[in-house]
Amino acid sequence: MTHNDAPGSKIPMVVIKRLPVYQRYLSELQKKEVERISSGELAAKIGITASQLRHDLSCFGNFGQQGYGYKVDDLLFEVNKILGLDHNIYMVLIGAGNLGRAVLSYPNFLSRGFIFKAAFDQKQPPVNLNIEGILVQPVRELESYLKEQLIDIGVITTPAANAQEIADILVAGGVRGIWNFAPISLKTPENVVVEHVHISESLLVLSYQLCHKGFGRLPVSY
Amino acid sequence: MTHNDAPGSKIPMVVIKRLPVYQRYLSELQKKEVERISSGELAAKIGITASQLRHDLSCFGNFGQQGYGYKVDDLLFEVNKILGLDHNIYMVLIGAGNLGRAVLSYPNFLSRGFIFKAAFDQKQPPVNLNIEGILVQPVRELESYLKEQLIDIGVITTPAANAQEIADILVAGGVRGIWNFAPISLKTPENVVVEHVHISESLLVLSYQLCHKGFGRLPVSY
DNA sequence: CTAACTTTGTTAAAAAAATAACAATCTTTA
DNA sequence: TAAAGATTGTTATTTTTTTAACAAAGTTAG
Repeated sequence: MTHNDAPGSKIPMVVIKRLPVYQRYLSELQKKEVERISSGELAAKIGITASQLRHDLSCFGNFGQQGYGYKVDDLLFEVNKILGLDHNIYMVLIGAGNLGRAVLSYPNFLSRGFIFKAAFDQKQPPVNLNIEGILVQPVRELESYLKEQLIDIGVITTPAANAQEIADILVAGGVRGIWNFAPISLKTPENVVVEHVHISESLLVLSYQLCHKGFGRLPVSY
Repeated sequence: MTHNDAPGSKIPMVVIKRLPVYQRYLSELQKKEVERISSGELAAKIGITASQLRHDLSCFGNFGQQGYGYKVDDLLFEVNKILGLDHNIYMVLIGAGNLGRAVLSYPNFLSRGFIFKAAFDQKQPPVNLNIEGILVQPVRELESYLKEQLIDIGVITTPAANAQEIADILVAGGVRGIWNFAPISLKTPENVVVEHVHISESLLVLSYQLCHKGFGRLPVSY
């Protein structure tokens, strides 16, 4: 047992970014009621090497059994715990346009412990406008709302022009993380974690690949 | 001049994934009418090393001038060309729900040459339903539409249950790339490029970081 | 025009990540 | 219960990626 959970120890970001992938495949297996899986089988499904999978997991602990593999339920439980999905995470969303509604109605949030407590929009929303069971309130209520409720993550789906202002309110209101869909870099204190979703980046990568096909093999090494 | 544009040469995927970032910052500079920039300045803005920026660019050519730096216009032009943004890319979207509408109305697509030619939805759309100037047609028209129009990329924003069926129609209709937002792995021939957008992955990374804050420093190395 | 700067592209070195190898040990089968 | 087989966790090796260093070449200022 040499896994890295000591204070100050560093887990590489490349490893952390693969955890959600493991979580997804394990959830699928659990849904199919598969009981056990070996690193070789799971890695093949994901499209990586068994070595990498075992190496990644060993950053966090020893979850397998020699000669047997991993119990799907147990490994998923552990991965969920690592990702912080073993307890509820409360969120608010600001910007109830198309994108905001899409995020609010994204499936599999609830089942993973992400709970939208409220949604806000700039325009005075129609009285009792409900999206996916969430009441949409005018954004001027956000500040006072955050004083009363403990919210972990603020989700910004407003136009870029309003995003910084919203971020400031969220930070002042005590959120610890911001999931930002607005195409603008937010300025926040160091203790607030921001994840910026750049949807179009993958479209440009797709464009690149289309553009550079046909030279024998793809000029891409993964 | 030793850059890599020979047939069969391989550009690392990590490099390709940074190109959209360069594109974005360069676009911003151009909008601000900045004429020239050095690798040091640009790298600082982006948050990488100058060395890495120059190294990445050198995969594709020599775009700078010693003692001067890069002309913003020229470098953006070159990066756009590398990404295939120097000509129009025609797209159709299937699934005109909240997510589909959000994608259709995403800003900066047109300016980069991405053009939605049509949108389709499972349900019989209201007569002449227009979203962002795009007529939404019933999805049974998709197959015949693709026979008449040359479409590069199909964008799937349907529920997971319909995604594979749509992908099959797109492939049969001759699209070369699929931008898939449905949470399901698509089976496609090798010559069709698929980019799968896993929106929630970055939320899980955010959750991880929130969960592991406070041990002195973040247990994350970037 | 010259000399002092600046900045690139490239090569070399260092660091990080992925893969391979294998002892340890658990499972399965007979 | 014992032997054969399977699979992990870990260490070693290889590969990839990042960073550093620097000669070459252009710029700027006087």
